[in-house]
Amino acid sequence: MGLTAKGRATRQRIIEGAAAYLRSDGPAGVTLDDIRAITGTSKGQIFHYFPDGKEELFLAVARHEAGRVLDDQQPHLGALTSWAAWDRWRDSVVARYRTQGRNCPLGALMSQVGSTPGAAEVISTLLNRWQFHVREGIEEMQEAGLVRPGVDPEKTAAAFIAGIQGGVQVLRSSGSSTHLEASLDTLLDYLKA
Amino acid sequence: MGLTAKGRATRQRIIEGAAAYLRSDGPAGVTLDDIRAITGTSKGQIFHYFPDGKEELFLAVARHEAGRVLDDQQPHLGALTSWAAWDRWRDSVVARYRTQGRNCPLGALMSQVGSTPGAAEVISTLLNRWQFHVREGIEEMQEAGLVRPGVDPEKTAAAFIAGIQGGVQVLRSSGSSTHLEASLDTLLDYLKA
DNA sequence: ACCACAGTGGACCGGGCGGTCCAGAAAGCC
DNA sequence: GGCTTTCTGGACCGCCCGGTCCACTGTGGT
Repeated sequence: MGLTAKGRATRQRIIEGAAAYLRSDGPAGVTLDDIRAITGTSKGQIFHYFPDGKEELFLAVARHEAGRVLDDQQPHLGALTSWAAWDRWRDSVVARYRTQGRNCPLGALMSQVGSTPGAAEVISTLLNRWQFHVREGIEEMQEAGLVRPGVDPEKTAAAFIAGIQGGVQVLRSSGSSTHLEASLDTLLDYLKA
Repeated sequence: MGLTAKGRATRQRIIEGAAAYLRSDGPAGVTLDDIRAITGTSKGQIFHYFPDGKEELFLAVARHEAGRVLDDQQPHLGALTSWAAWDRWRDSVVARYRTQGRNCPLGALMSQVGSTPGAAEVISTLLNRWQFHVREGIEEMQEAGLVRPGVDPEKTAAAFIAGIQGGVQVLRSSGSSTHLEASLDTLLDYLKA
């Protein structure tokens, strides 16, 4: 029922090993056997720690990766209180996805786990949090009088999220970050206008 | 070597049957057997018309679907010469993807065929054509003096493409079209400013 | 009428992979 | 030190699914 310290360590090793594997290359299909080999574990252990098998494991990895997405944008994302901060944030997003290149851990995960309710929940939680920070940033800029009042913070934040998502998607299939940058720059222009 | 009329008809039936199936529901995995059953054909025929098997067939279906994407936005997309036309275009995009809902034929296809060069080419061709039309529209509006000269047509068109892609992706996983609409509306605001 | 080749059906194969099972090795607990 | 519970290893199973093969049936050309 409960997990010992050793058990927790192993469980964590599996998750992080799988995450690292996903980040390294983008093999269309990741199998439990791959993960087993990479983490130096056995089938028995995988099903011991993730009784519901593949889906449960992948969801755990997805949650782990979802955390990284926002962490990688900190501290900029949490304090969008000046144009300089916005620019730094923009750069960190572009840099992050440019180094990630064609390998999108979350995307790979999602395309395998399919559209289960659990997967949708992980994605929507991430996107909500992300959008929340952007919206906060816009509101603060408005309060400081740096963004004209006509801008709808919620809607514009949603546009940012969509633009980033789409930009990353194009980056994944074409290898070029132009769309991601164009999207961010255009929306920043819109805010600054 | 050559195909008779009957042969061409069967080949087409396979492609269109598969496309219709993809459009109807979004079964994470589409198998050759599914397609065989739905199109009322046999394994022999599938491999007769698509010797390279699954990948060749899926790519053919993807090309077929990619054509539809732009067709569905016509005639609006081809003549973005007034604000009314832009608004109609916006509405047609939103309507199209709202009815499509969570089932993205192209997305499903791509997640299965993986990141082969062929798949990348289909996507980038589609996106290029799409972006071309948007850019043309912006340029025409600029020439007519309806959009301020400061706007970079290429970059803004790229932002539109990214925004739409991202909006559709959010729609696919959340079922809501708010992000797609927010993205289009914000960018339209940007143009009109 | 014949023949070559396109079209069709479906049995069959083999590998991959998620999942099961159980036996044995640690590790807590009294 | 014994007992229970957790942890670990890996053999094994069974299905799914892409792909092969071959025999049969049109069909069109001369």
